[in-house]
Amino acid sequence: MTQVRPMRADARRNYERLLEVAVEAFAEHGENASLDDIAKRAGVGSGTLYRHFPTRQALLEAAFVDRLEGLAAKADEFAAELPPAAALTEWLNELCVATIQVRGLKALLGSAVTDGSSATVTACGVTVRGAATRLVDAAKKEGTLRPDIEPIELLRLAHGLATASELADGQGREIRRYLSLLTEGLRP
Amino acid sequence: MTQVRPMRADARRNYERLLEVAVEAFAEHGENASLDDIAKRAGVGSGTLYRHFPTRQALLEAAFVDRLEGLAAKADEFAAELPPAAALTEWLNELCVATIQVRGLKALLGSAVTDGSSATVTACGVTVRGAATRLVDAAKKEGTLRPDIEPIELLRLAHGLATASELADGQGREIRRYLSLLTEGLRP
DNA sequence: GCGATAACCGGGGACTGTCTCCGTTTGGTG
DNA sequence: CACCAAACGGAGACAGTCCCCGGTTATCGC
Repeated sequence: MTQVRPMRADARRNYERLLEVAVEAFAEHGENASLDDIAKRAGVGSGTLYRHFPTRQALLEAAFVDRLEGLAAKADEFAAELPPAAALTEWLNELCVATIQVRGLKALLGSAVTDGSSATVTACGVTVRGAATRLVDAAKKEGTLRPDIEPIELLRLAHGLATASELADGQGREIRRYLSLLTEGLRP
Repeated sequence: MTQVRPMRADARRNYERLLEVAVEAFAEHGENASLDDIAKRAGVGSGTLYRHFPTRQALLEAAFVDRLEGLAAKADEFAAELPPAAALTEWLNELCVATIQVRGLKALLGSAVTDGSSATVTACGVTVRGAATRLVDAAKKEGTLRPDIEPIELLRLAHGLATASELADGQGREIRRYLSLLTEGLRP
């Protein structure tokens, strides 16, 4: 899937410069940062940006792969040092916090778990789903998670909880509370 | 709070025409329907639209008051004919369904339950919070709802669940399932 | 080294949308 | 029926997205 011929040196330079700038810009202005502005800040024409990243989605994805892989790694850390149920909720908490606090990430994670009907399973979707699946399977095996729950459902619910928490204070202080409501239910 | 002097006839005509068109437009294109286009379709200049409705939010709100009041009325119907816990979940279901299926409504409901720190409690926010409060109080009194849960929290969570369900299939078929996960918890 | 050429660059421009400003029109009142 | 405040409307400034294409340049075979 890599280039048959390696990227030309200038192309690679621009590609990387764009990515750097994009990370900054998304952090600064959220998912809707102006693309033309990113191009300008990177010192390239907008044509160059759109050639490397045909859609905002593509750029967003490229800009956040590192962070998503970090998140996936964290899943395995938690799995190693905590009992399965705790590892799962701890990771979901981490995921929700990142969703809210890392500007621009929410849109990406959202589209990573939308129905999409097979086709466009984005790269980051694979990463995050993989991590979720490992934790979910462990918790089910332990018997502390309903067996009818799919990893992807949990990711969607986490996205929903992050949204709810964002409505509350915009900072995610309510995440732990909402997460515990989900795990324990609303009954007294 | 009504006009000291009643609206001029042409102003009222335009106001109502704009509202009609806005309802259609939001239904058709979602919350981001073009405002200038709404003005054009209503046969008025964009200046007129922006004078009557200074922000998209204002227009959205005016266009959906009816539906929101319908939703609030439904809360009282459910309260009258079902036990409190059932009435609450049934209404939350209704709310989530509307959130997803009525295009444009989601944005409005979202901002109706955001923190906002007192100040801008929109009219529709009051309506929907009132309905929720009545149902929540009844369920708490009955002892089938954790007493530490605020109505507004439940509205936010419902918004989150709607978001999650939207990610799943875009149609809200998962709402009941997600709602039951919330009420019962994730444990087997 | 050195040309040929495919790959790449960049910015101008078409398009869509938002929102304001101000000259013009109009409804209602005395 | 004349006046004037209220309301109109649309041109235009601005911002964003995305494409296109003439010009440039890195790389490969020699």
